[in-house]
Amino acid sequence: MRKSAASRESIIPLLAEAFRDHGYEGASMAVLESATGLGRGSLYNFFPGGKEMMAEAVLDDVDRWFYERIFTPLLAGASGVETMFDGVDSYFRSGRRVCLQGMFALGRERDRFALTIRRYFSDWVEALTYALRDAGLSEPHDRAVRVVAGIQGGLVIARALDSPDAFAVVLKGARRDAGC
Amino acid sequence: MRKSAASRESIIPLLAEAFRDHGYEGASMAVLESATGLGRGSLYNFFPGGKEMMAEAVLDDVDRWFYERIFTPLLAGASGVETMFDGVDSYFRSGRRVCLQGMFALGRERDRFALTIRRYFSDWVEALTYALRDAGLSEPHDRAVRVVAGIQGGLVIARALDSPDAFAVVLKGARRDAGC
DNA sequence: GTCTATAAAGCGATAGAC
DNA sequence: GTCTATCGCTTTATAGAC
Repeated sequence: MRKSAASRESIIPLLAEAFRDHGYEGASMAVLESATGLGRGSLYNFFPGGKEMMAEAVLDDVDRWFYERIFTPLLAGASGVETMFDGVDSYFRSGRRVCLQGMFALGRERDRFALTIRRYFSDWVEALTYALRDAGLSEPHDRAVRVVAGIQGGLVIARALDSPDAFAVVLKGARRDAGC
Repeated sequence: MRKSAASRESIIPLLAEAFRDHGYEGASMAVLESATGLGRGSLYNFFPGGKEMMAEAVLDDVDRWFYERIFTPLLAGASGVETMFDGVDSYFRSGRRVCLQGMFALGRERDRFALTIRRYFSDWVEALTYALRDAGLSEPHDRAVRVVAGIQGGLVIARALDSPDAFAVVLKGARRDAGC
């Protein structure tokens, strides 16, 4: 029986999980095939640019999610801060899921995806800065940088120690720093 | 002219820089050869276990450095906290140098080097907890987790934004959290 | 101890049938 | 749109000369 046509949209989350689980280099075409259930030809049909184009699409998709669910609420004002923390805790599965942009930033992939990675973090810091200023907190920019860095570091240490508790501790501290 | 014999010890820092610059997978044998100036045979002579053994030796070397310069002062008491921040800022070149353990923790290498990575971070948190308790601060363990995570996240965001300033901001906040 | 040559496997990308 | 076969290249590891 012929396989029914998959949509480009529907496979992007599957590619994302594959990249998260194996890293950019570790996610070989064979891995991406089995993660999506598609053959090589199908993948290249959706993404003529190959693996790099798939990763770019995945990063864009994550970026879009954060824009809608995190950045936009932040740009609406102080109330977005709580929304952000809840959204982040949920998105990163309380520290069990890594941040692709953070992972790529530390590795060789930083050069290849520099603009996308940079935009993700600068948009985040900028939106959070706005919300913290709206909340009347002092030094909103520095606070925003600390909070975003804390979240990223929380993911690193939670994975290193294999302890989601560490992420919870960091997130609690970041909430306090952000006036929650 | 025959090349003079290199010591295993002397090439470990060169291997470390290569892994930092290219990541574990990106640091191919060809890269490691040119980073050390040695041929393949010499590298396998020093490290019969190949690339994995080289990375393990590098991680151990970093661990040893932190033990002497960071953890031991922390275990001597509250005064070690300042020593730690100065040492960390210097070691990570104010955010321009990545943490190998942190990089590996986010990637696929976490599984392969799980014990080494875990020990590095748990020793760090433990030693810092001791020093913060000695300084009379409340919730020393949670503070220690936040500080170490902040440092790691600062490295992520500094690289992502290509801005060592971000690392400085995070480090300043962590110092305050640690009572400096 | 150092080197080069090479083996064996895996990689991303492509071609072409259906 | 989907698949498989295959190309060309790179990878790690090994063998063997010096």
